[in-house]
Amino acid sequence: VRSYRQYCSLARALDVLGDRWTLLIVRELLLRGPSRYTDLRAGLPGIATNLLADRLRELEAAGVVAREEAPAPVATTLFGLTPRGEGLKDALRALASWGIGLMVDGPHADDELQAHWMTMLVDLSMHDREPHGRPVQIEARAGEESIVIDSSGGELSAHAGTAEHPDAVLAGPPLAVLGLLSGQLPLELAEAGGLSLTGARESVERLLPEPASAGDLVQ
Amino acid sequence: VRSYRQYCSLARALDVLGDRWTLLIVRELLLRGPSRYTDLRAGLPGIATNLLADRLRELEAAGVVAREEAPAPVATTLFGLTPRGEGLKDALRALASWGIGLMVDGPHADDELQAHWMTMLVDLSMHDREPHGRPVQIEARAGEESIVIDSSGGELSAHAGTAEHPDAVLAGPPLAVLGLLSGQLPLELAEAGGLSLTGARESVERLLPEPASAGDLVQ
DNA sequence: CCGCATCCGGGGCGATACTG
DNA sequence: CAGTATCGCCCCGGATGCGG
Repeated sequence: VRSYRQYCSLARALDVLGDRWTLLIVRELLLRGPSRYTDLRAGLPGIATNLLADRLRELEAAGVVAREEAPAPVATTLFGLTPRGEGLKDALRALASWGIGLMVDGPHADDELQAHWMTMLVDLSMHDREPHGRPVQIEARAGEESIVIDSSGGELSAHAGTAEHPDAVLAGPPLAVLGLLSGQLPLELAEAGGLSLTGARESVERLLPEPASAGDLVQ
Repeated sequence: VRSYRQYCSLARALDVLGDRWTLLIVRELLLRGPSRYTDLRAGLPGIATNLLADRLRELEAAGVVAREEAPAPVATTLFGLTPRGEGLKDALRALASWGIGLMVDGPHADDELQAHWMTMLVDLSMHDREPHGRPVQIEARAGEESIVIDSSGGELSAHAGTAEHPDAVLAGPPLAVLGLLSGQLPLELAEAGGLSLTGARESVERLLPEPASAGDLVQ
C-alpha cells in the first residue's frame, strides 16, 4: 500500500491497483457483478481471507468498490463496483488480452480453471461473422468447466453453465478449448489437440476469431 | 514472483507484470525506447538498484525485455522491449488513462514529476481539432519540467525539453498544467488555478481535449 | 562511471485457527 | 457468513561494496 510518490497517472493507478490480488478482485466483480464475500473467495482460490478483507477496504477507500447492504430476504453485504470501478473494464480487457499470449503452453501443474474466467475470452476474442444470421447457442467445456455462448443480433454473450439444446458442443482439454476460443489455435489444430466438436460445425466457425498469425503459434 | 496458479489470461499477465515496479519499468521503456540501466534508474526514483536488476531479468525471462549490446562507440548494454513488450502499450495506456482521475487532487507531499511522464497525457487525451491547419508547436512547463507538443498533419507528438519559437507557452503549477493537458480542467479553471498562457491562445484551444464532465471535476 | 551483488531491517503476504 | 487474530517467511527498501 506504499505509494510510488510519482505525479504520473500510471503510478497513481498502481498506487491503488498494484498490490497483490487487487486486480483479480476487480476481475471477479466485473465478471460476477455485486458479490458476497464468500463468493469472491471462491473465485480467488489461494487468497488469504485477511487479505481479501484488507483489499476490499482499500478499494472502498479509493472509491472503486462500494459496500451495499442487501435487501430483506438475504440480508447479507454485497460488494460491487462504483462507476470508477466500472471504468477499469478497458484496462482489464487490455491486460487480459495481452495475457492470452502467455496461455499457449497450457495450464501449469495445480493451475485452477473456473468457468466464468473462460467467458472473458469470448468477450475478448470472438465475434459473430454473420450478425444477421439466426441466433446460435454453443456449449464449450474445458475439463469439467463449461460455459454457454449465445450470439443473437450480432451481440455475443457468455455465461458459466450448461445448455439444454445447444447448436454445437465443444469439449476437450483446457489448452485446446481455450486456445480455440482465444484465437491462438485454429479449429484443425485444436482438434488435433484433443478438442471434440459435436453438432453444427458451421455455427462454431461463424463465431471463431481469426487465428493469430503463424509466428505466434506453439512451435 | 509467485504465481496465482489460475489458468486465466489476466492472472497470467499479472504473474509476469504484477510485481512492484514492473509496470513502471515497462512505462520507462515505452517512453524512452531502449535505455541504459542508469537512465532507467533515473526515471524510477525510489527503486532499489537490486530490484531493478531483478525485474529486468524476470522481464527478460518472460520475453518482454531484450538486452542489446550497444555498438562500438558507447559500449554499454541497452534494455529494450521485444514485440511482446511493445504489445503492452494498449494496456498501459488504459491503466494510465484510468489513473488520470486520481490526479485531480494535485501532487502529494514529496511526489516527483518528470517531464517525459507528462508526454503520456498528450498521447492519452489531446487531439488536433484542425488536422489540416498549419503545424503548431506549444511548450508546456509544470514547475521546472517542460515538454514540447507538436501537431502536424493531424498527428500529435510530445517530447521532453524546451522549444525555440513555440506558438504558445503554458506554465504553472503541476495541477493546473497537467489538469489542462489531461482534460480534467477546462482552460478557464486551469488559469484560475495559476496557469499562465502566453502566445497564440487559439493554437492551444485547438489541441485541448473536451473537458471531463462537470461531475468529475474538483468540487 | 556503469551494472550490478550482498547484507540487513521491516512489513506485506500466505496459511491456519478462531469468532460474532 | 463475514470477517479478525496470529505467526512465519519472504519480498521489498535502503545502504554499501565492487568488478569491468
